[in-house]
Amino acid sequence: MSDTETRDFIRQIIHEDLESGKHDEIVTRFPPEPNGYLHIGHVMSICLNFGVTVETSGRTFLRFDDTNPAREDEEFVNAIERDVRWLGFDWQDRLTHASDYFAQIYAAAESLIEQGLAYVESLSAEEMREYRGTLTTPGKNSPYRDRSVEENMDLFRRMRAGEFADGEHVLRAKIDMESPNMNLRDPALYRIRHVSHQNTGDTWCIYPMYDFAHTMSDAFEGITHSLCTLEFRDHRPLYNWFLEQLQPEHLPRQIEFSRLNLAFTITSKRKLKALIDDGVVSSWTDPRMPTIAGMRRRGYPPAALREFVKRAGVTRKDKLIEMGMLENCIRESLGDSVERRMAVLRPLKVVLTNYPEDQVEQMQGMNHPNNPDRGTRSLPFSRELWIERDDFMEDAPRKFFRLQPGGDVRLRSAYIISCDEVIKNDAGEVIELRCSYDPDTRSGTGSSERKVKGTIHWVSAAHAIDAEVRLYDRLFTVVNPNLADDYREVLNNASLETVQAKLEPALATLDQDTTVQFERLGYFRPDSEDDTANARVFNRVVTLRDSWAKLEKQAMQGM
RNA sequence: UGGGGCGUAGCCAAGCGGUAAGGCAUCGGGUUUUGAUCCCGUGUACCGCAGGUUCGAAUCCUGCCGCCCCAGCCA
Repeated sequence: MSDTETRDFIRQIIHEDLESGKHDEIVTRFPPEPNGYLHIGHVMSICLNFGVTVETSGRTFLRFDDTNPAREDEEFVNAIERDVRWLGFDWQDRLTHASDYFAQIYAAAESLIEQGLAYVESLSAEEMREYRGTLTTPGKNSPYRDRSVEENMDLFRRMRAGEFADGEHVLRAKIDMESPNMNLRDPALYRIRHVSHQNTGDTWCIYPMYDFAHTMSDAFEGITHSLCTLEFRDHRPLYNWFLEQLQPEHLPRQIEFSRLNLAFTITSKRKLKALIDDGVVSSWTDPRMPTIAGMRRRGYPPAALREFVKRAGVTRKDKLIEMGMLENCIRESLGDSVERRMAVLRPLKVVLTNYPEDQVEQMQGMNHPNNPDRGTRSLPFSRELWIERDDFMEDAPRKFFRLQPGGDVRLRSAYIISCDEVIKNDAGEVIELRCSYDPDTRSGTGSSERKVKGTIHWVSAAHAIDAEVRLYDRLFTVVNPNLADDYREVLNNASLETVQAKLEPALATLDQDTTVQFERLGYFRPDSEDDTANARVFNRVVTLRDSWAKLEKQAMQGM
């Protein structure tokens, strides 16, 4: 951390606790429920929880909050572990589950009953809701609230023994049905679920609720700072109530921070799942998904994600961060590190009429323009080439400095060419350009002082390899799709465009886990699921910044 | 209409009583065989509003306004 950086409020608290001697070591936890894939919002929590302990030589637990066997699955725990590791964090031997503590949590529940602080409720769920009152009217006590300790204990043990059906009874904390804080209106502690659990099998048929299980798990693990999102602020009095009543050896402190929302995306597991179920995206790992797995497949580097959440900061204010912020982090992290290649996404044929029919020259392309030490690669050059359709305009505006009839342009790492003739089909579409090249302008020879304003990329037609390239755009058309009543109404139907591209030959053997920049286009990476050696499939990670596109857009708006 | 949280430039965000850091975006300019990168420069932010305390307030007090969260036997 440099001098100019300041600590967020949570890190301030943590450092105060270390300096005051309140704690010798910081212990945190990342507690996902294994009922879906991790997304960009979780990246924030992961980086915070693991970040503060790498910074202070503390410890962080990866703890699965598996208290609801009805909706949790092994597929998700594997995905979560992979995602956290990929992001760059290590829990070492601290992989735990709330279910590891079921016996202790159960004992804590009996202790509450003994103290007269919990009772077995026999009202139905609907009745409980009626007794609970509303936001503005107090609730009223259940007729079962004053059962004796003995009766409660007996009933609870029989709940555990499996004598009752799902929903017949529930264990509740006895706090205050008139509390303005709904969480304190005798919250449920245990419910009956005759469902087998992925870790504990059929050992239990009663499962603890989140508030109880989470607080006790924090205490058992010796968590010093239990960091969670703002919607749990109202749960804190309950969290502290458990700690006060049960007096565990370690007393964790809950601190809340605001969630991170990304513009034009959703971060709700339920809605993300709907996208999959409705066939809008292919899976949790679809490169358009804001899931960690999706972003990994798309080609976002983990360091970029870490930098992104660092820039977003940790506060208590609602955030809706611009896509540009994330994209910029990705470009920054890829720009210096990744090699350049050439690829033509929407090919237009160019024939160099003054270039010998069967000649092939090997041009040398710099692997990185800002770093000559990274060497060069051979780029075969011949009479027929592919260039980008967008790099040619028949009626070009004055500021367009690519190719146009009668105009010239530099072919990157090769020659300057001039456009002599435009060939069209019967429909009037441009299908080929007849150009001539200037032999004195070969790249790197310095034999010509000739300068042109534009440089475009190209690929030799005879040497190009074919590939599928997938171009991604945002999934939604509105800045905050979370607000839409029905997400289907705000879907971007053009979030995926697939093109058949022409690639320079060196790309045929690119490692599947290597990202490259296609010059002038953006960063690309082989798709980890669909790419094969014989049929290459690339994903566009992110485009390059494009001030020409910006000018064009402004011109359009001015019209 | 109950309780809780939050309001500093387009988006984030420092600031913790002494007279508004920084990042991203924007807009200029320079370098450039990627309209990329890189390098310079660029913001009168009525610090949500209104009062008050103070020599002095974004920072303290009071009132108001706006946004978000809470009525699962979900987490």
